[in-house]
Amino acid sequence: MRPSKRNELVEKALEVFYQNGFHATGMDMLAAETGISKTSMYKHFRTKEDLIMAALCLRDEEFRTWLFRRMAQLGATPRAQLIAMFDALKEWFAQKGFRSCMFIKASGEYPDPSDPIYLKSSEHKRLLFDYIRDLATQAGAEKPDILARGLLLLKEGAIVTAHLRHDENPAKDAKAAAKILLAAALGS
Amino acid sequence: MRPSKRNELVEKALEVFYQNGFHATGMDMLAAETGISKTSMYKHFRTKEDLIMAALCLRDEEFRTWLFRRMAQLGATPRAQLIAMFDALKEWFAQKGFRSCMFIKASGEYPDPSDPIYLKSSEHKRLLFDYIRDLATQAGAEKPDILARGLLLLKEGAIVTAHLRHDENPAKDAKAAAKILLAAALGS
DNA sequence: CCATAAGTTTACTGATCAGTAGTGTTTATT
DNA sequence: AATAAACACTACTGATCAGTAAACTTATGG
Repeated sequence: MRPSKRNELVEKALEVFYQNGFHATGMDMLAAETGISKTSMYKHFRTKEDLIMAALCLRDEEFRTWLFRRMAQLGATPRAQLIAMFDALKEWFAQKGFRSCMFIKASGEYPDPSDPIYLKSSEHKRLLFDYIRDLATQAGAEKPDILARGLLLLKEGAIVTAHLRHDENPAKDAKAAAKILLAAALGS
Repeated sequence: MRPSKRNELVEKALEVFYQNGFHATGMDMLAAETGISKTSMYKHFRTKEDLIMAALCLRDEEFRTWLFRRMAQLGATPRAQLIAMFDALKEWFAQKGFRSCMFIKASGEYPDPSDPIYLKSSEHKRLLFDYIRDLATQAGAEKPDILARGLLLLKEGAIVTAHLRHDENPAKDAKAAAKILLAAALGS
């Protein structure tokens, strides 16, 4: 499979898994959606799980790249970037295909803690934490871990709530709460 | 089906759906787990979706009853009860069968906003909000809606994070952040 | 004790699941 | 133009999916 074809498959798989769920999406449906034959798919991904893992890896890269870049664009200082995370989230929630976090959903469908899919989801959240904690340190927090964990609780809560109410307002609420946490940690 | 048998089925379905996921759990597996024949199951639930809905309704009742009672036991004043929500969550996260929130998972597997399963999940969150907002009002908050939404963001974030890291510490982090939000809304 | 309802067993439907075999067709490289 | 890899097509496997039919057994209430 030419790299382009392979990428096309992974990108489409990512989209369909995200919109439809993992168990609910069959390989036949993916073959129909992409126009790529089942045989070709199985040439490059030994199992459905392998394809799911490839999609999750792509998503992990894409999402972190997008979020961190957007935070840097919207905020000049580390502190401003931490707040800008919630402006970026608001943009995400307002996108018409928004359906919560891919990794929250993946760990919901594959809840066994030894499952590679669960582990990848867990890793994604850890990578986000590492970055936010570094920003909290740069912002001068005395306890950057505590601050980062508090902000990320607001982030995860906003994602789940935006999905279940299908509006983007939770980002606004989370931003307001984040400002209070930041003021408490860094002084106003 | 005698009510006891019917309840037995719904309770077992609730447990297995929660642990295993919805699409991943077949009706045959439920029949095997409960010892109740498939025919009998379909006598009382026309479809799998009907059974899922019954399980979700039971969960909604049980969870809200448990949470609100535990908050009342652990907190004397409305303000103390709001903080006690996170102590109750910590107990929940530490239970060995804990696997995130049933309704977050349900809405992940049935993301269509017109699906009854999605709607029930949405309703559950709304009922929680109503109760927390009332407590915030009783606690004397100027903007009880804002306070309630902030606290619930922390709650949802803690649930998701506790699941993806499989430990109960997020409850502690959420409680610390909640105290800050409460102090900002009500004065320390 | 009898009638009725509740529940069981077995076997089935047609659809879909993940994954594979074998054969043909396109495409890029040389 | 020749060759080889990448790809598609059709058809298949055995398992499992949701849901049903028909006959049998058990328990309950009058």
